[in-house]
Amino acid sequence: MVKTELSYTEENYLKAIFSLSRKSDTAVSTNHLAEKLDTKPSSITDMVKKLADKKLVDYVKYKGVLLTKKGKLTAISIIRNHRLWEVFLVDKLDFKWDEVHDLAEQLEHIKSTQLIDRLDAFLNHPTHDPHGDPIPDKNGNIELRMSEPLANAEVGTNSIIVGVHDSSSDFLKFLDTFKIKLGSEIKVIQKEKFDNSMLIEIDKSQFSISHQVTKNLLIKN
Amino acid sequence: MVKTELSYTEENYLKAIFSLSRKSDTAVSTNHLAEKLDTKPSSITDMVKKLADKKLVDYVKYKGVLLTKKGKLTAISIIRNHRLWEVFLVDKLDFKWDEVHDLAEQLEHIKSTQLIDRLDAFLNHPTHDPHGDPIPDKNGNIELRMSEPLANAEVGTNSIIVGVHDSSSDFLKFLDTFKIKLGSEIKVIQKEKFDNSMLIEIDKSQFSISHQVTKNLLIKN
DNA sequence: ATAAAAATTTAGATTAGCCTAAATTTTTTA
DNA sequence: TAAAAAATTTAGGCTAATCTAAATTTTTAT
Repeated sequence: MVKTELSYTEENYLKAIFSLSRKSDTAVSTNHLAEKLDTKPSSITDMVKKLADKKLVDYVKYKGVLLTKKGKLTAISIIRNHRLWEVFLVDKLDFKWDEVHDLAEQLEHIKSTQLIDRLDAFLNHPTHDPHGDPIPDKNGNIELRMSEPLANAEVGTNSIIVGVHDSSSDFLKFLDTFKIKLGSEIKVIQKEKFDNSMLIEIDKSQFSISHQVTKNLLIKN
Repeated sequence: MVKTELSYTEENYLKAIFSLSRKSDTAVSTNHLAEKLDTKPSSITDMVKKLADKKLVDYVKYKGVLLTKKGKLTAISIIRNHRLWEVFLVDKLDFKWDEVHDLAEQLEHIKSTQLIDRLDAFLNHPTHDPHGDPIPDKNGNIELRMSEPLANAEVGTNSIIVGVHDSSSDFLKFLDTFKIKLGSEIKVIQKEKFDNSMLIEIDKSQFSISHQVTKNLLIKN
């Protein structure tokens, strides 16, 4: 096994392919990747060929790309780095949950398994990052979440907020202003047919949230 | 003032120029830089021109290069990052002092003054890194060390070890095996004329160390 | 003070990652 | 199912950072 040092760019491609194939569970298209990575489709084609040479992806011309076992393990390891650094930033350096993504995006590429293992221990082996996303273990095992969007919940159900689908700073700040946090108990009081908004109750106070919001809040019963 | 995002490479050039000009206090030569950065002189010429365009260095063809005020502040800020990360790695993640250099070399390039300020606070505003090197403050002020090489000490003097000149892993491991640490009290018992070795006493035990070692141990009285 | 040696710069390539424009393949639609 | 539209790839270029080889300048040594 050749220990191939990957560039930041290559690592970001693997992460993007991982996240897109996770969602659709089929080969990832060039255009889709281009959009995700904010580059042109032709650039994707170039890089994907390179990753295929390195046995990190399986690529069939015009058909799309999928991670190999090796590529998947690499992607998961970067995600592990990212999420552990996010925990560090929030728990130890007092960053807010909407401030850590871009920093973790840089830190995730620091190369040293020893560093990550020690960071993991220092943080007491956290299982989830500040947004509720599961942290893969060092062997690449990752919890498959049993959560679902709040949008799916029936009227009258009580659930716990366990994650967010959208980790954008704007969305997280919105949740902050309504005191919506991971772990909060949330009850569906009413669902509006015409715009799919919901009347919900958190901490004894009721208010209405849009479909855009309910789609991006993840709950567990 | 244009906020110029520098590449890792550019940052490393600035650090190298800073460290070489600190030692000699004159313009840094192309060959000298090439050796330090392990590249060819022609590459140095190219990059130095680029840094000059960005007003980070003053460069006169065939005469060498010096940092401008702006370049010096940038270099010092990277050194601050480096040394704070080293403290983190040793104090919080239990790395040994000979293991942290390469990791800090990666971490120092993470871009965020907020991150560094918070790391600084988390570490309780340390003044020196694990090798005894002073940590610049956020304004770029850096302690000028009053230390000198042990090699200069007279027979009979008692001093405290406050730093190392050479932070290579091999040298630091050597010091570990002889239980030589920062803060240790060291007494010069004897100096050998023919090879400049010294007989010294630390913690009541006496042994001899070579000139190579005494040159690289920094002391204060 | 000039010739030889050393240091430095210039010229011309190379690689990674990206781009635009044109060509090709696949998918959609009528 | 064939023409139009969409997706994808190819071809050819660009920039950053490096290299080698050749040219130039500075320094050293006689």
